[in-house]
Amino acid sequence: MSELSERKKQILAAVVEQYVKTGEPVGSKGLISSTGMSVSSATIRNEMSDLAAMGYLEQPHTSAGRIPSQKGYRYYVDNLMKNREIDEINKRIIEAGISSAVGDPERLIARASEVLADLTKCACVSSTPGGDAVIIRKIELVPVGIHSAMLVLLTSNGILKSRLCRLDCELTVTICEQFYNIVKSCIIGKPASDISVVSMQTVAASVDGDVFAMLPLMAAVCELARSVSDSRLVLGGSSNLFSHKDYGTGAIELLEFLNKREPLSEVISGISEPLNVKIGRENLYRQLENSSVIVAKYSVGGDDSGTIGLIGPTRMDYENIIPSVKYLTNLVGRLITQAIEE
Amino acid sequence: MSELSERKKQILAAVVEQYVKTGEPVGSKGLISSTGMSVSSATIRNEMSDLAAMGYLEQPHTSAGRIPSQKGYRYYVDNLMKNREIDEINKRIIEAGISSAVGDPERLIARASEVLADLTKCACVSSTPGGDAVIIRKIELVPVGIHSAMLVLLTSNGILKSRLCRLDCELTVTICEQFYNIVKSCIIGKPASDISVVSMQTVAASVDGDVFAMLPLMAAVCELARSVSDSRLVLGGSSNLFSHKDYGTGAIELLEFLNKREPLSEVISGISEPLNVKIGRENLYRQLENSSVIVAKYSVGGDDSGTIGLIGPTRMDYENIIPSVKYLTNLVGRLITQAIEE
DNA sequence: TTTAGCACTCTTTTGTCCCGAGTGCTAATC
DNA sequence: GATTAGCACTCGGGACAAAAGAGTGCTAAA
Repeated sequence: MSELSERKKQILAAVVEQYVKTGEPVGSKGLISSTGMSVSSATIRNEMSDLAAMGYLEQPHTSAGRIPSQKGYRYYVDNLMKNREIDEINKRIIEAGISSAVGDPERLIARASEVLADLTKCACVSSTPGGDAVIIRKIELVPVGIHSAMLVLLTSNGILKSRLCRLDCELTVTICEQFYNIVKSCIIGKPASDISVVSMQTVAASVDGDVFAMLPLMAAVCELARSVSDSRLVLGGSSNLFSHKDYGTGAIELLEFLNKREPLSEVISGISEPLNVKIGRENLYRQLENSSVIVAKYSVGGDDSGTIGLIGPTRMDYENIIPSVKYLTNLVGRLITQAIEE
Repeated sequence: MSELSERKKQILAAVVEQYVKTGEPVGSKGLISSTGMSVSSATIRNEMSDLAAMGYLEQPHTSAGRIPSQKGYRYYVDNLMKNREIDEINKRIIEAGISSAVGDPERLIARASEVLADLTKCACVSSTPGGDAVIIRKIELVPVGIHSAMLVLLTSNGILKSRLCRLDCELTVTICEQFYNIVKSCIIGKPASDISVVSMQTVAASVDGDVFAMLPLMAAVCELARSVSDSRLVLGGSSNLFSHKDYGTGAIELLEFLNKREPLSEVISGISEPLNVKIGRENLYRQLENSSVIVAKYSVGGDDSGTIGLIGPTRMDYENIIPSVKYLTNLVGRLITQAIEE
């Protein structure tokens, strides 16, 4: 695979780096002045011409400089990138950014997404920990008035959801007890995705008690359970996309794409390596043809649990961004592991 | 003030409405064909010329049609708009959109903002109920493991905040009791904005008990209290701004402005009427010179409590948007009042 | 194998011209 | 006195051409 001569590699790397920095196609002369190579522009031209023929570079038009092709980016990411450690400054920024949310997994992921998006000027899509098999761990009902109560639901992965609930009739001690009975026997320990209004009703029907009174509570529990599964995806910094001139008006289309949940979850799931880079048309979706997606997994207590994904223009600063993503996912995994252990 | 002849009013209204609809400057002929007025284009030209001289219309350049000036929009909004009732369809959309969040004030505001933003294609900024005098009503501490607990905080305005909290040492019954004692004597009934780490520490110091063990809990309570005051602003649908060609690339700048919290809260606060329309440079901020801001207050239990604000291009469909905002604020006020009454 | 030199290509910019839309004015009409 | 028809005028935008600039590809020499 490594059929490229040393000098070709050096040139390819230089083209990628300069193009990433300036956004302008890079020409033979410009390349010399930026790298300080001691050959003439004609030599560079020959080499670049070779690289173009091999498919690593391409030309917007005859009389322009060269820009990396997708294959070129790919080769760069796989073989040429140096500096695989995170920058000390970025490290600090990340740590400071998430410090306020360390104890709470859901908020941690939200903060992490924002910080990473800010840092990289990309959009960040993350999934909260737990996969599809999130289990309901605890439910609390706290009366706060004659007709209303707060409901709190905690899952095995440390996600906490709460809401107020208003009853049509008075909230008596009896009703509370009945509620807890039902919860204990039919909800605790079940996967969140299994809780539906229908399943609840059949449960309620089979139990003695004031089914009618409890209906709003049951509905609220379902809604909380649903929000656990639904809100697994967190999208941060999507407005950053507008700051890249690469997208032009395409940014709007991309934003619309990101606001659809289903394809997005496909984008950041289903990777096998701990960190995966998909460049341009390597992505399954046409809407991402000018974007690169960097996805990394974090693990909680040793098991893969969720992912953090970055979406930005193909022309992104892989060299700095990849280590940041790597660092953040490790950190997040560690912190969540810590937060949910007993 | 009403120095305009009937025909001038009719023309001004027609210009505003047609320009709002098409985005193109409207000329004398086009105006005739769209209104069906039975005068010649020359007459219209004379009238439009007058209106321009009076400052109600302006010309992008000599040989273009007329567009409303800010003064023209103002006159239109104050005097010419008909149809001050909400459209039945919009009513349905709003009701359906917020139905899932009716019982929970915070989520209700969030949904309301999104629905309104969607409906109007504007950005929506709302404040959660309660003003600055939100009082802590209830705090619950529920152990979920040896070292961790969930903390739930409820305020007088029905805002519920919860998070996980991890302790450095074991969470004993004694610690729970001490915690509740402190909470009961020093936190419940206090304004959320008064709770700070410092005040907590002085409290803790004056109380017998394991101050060190309780520190994480206290910090978490502070953080929750702070998040009650901090997250009072909800911003929805900001990406809608990109769909208006009026803004062009200015949309990016506007978006950046909206992402700053402080000026934004000034924009939607400090109005005296129940519904206020600020057009273009009537706004205090330069960044809003091409935007109009519609702000309406909702009241909970008879008191002004929060506001819902819409931000969109000056060329917006005031005639439909204003009634929608009015309707939504009333509805939200009613629903929150209902949700937090005992 | 590298390099200097030069013709060539293609984009971008600038300038010019022309067309169309719409106005403003004047004189005629109701 | 208000309205209208007619017409000259203005200005922006598109089409087209020429010039400038950047960079290549090729050839021939080192």
